[in-house]
Amino acid sequence: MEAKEILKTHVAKLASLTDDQFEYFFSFFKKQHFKKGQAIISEGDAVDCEYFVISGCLKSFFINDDLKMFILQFAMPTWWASDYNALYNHTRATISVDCISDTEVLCLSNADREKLCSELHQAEHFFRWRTNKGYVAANKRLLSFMNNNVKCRYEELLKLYPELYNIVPKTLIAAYLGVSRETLSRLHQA
Amino acid sequence: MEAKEILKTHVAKLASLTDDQFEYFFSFFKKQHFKKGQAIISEGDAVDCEYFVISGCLKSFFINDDLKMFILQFAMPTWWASDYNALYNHTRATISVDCISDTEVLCLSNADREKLCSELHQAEHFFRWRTNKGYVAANKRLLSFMNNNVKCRYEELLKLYPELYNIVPKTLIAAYLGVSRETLSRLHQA
DNA sequence: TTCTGAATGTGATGTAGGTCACACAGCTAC
DNA sequence: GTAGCTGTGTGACCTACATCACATTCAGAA
Repeated sequence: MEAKEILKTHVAKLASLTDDQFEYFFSFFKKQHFKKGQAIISEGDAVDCEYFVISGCLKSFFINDDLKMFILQFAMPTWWASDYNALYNHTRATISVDCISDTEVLCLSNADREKLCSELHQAEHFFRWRTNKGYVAANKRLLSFMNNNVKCRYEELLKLYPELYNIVPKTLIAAYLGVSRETLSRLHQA
Repeated sequence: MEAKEILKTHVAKLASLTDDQFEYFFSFFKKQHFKKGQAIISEGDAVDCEYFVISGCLKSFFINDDLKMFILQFAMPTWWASDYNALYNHTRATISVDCISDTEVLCLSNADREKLCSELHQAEHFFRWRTNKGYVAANKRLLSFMNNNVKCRYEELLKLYPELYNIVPKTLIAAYLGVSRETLSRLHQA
């Protein structure tokens, strides 16, 4: 499926745009290709865009003072990624985004999103519900962190996104779960 | 300050409503009073409303199979609370909400919020940005969980919301930080 | 007053997961 | 080929936090 069709199907799930409106909506997105390992947003960057994944896989992550990496999100096709804190507050990136595999994205700038939202009521509706869903998901993950041990969280992740098991190195899955790769590896034993 | 004024000031930070529009906006909210300890949403309830706190303090929390409580959020004046998963997806509550102190809220139903959002573009704008900010905050808390030990998270919490230290029992602060009350208590020693 | 029950502190001990160290397999580059 | 790099497993040991038990303080009710 073509990028435009993928976005259209995705948007239609949350908002009602006429074909003309969607053409206008789509006109603000820029297609970009990145190679495996390539950085899209690096710590310290000015952040101007968010990215809608068409194919491939991104990760958004944080690296602490001890150089330990924590993954906030894997972004598969039809997912969005950016450093939203930096994007919304016009600050420098503290979250980085890079490519786990060769990836094709549609890029939307902050200014263009706001323009779209102010001109098209249904665009504002779409982005409200996109974030509503993200908010609920983030809170679910928070609860899972507080309530469940690593094994539960790992099984939960694999149940939600079985495709990750094959695409993503275990080291990165450990960084998403917030444990060491050694501990994740030892889960097989039990 | 009166409830209407508090909401007006709060909304004005994110959206531009004329006085007439705000009157209309406000007309959908119902004022409610609750006593300390009173439940607003209990596990298993149908969830129809979200609550804007005027005075007092709420907590939203989850209780697991071992009867351990985890606090998702303290809601102080000008904060919103509900079980958003249940509210948005029309499912039964898994998150409960109750009163830490006597509390006055403005209650908005799901249907009324959607009506407002579809009729008033600026209302949709307001709710989009409210959730955007919540989303960013939830992700910050997630990172803090992965990256920081209990002491850091406790200090972070007190720096952000110093008023909690006096209002809220330590047991509840421990439930927010995701540690036992004993461990929290022992932080004084170090 | 005395009793009761929250809220908090603190000692002893258990455990999940972290850290360090090393091994080995599979790739790619030359 | 072999050198080097990434990904993964696993043993030995360490640490942060949990759990259980008990003590203390304070507020409100009888």
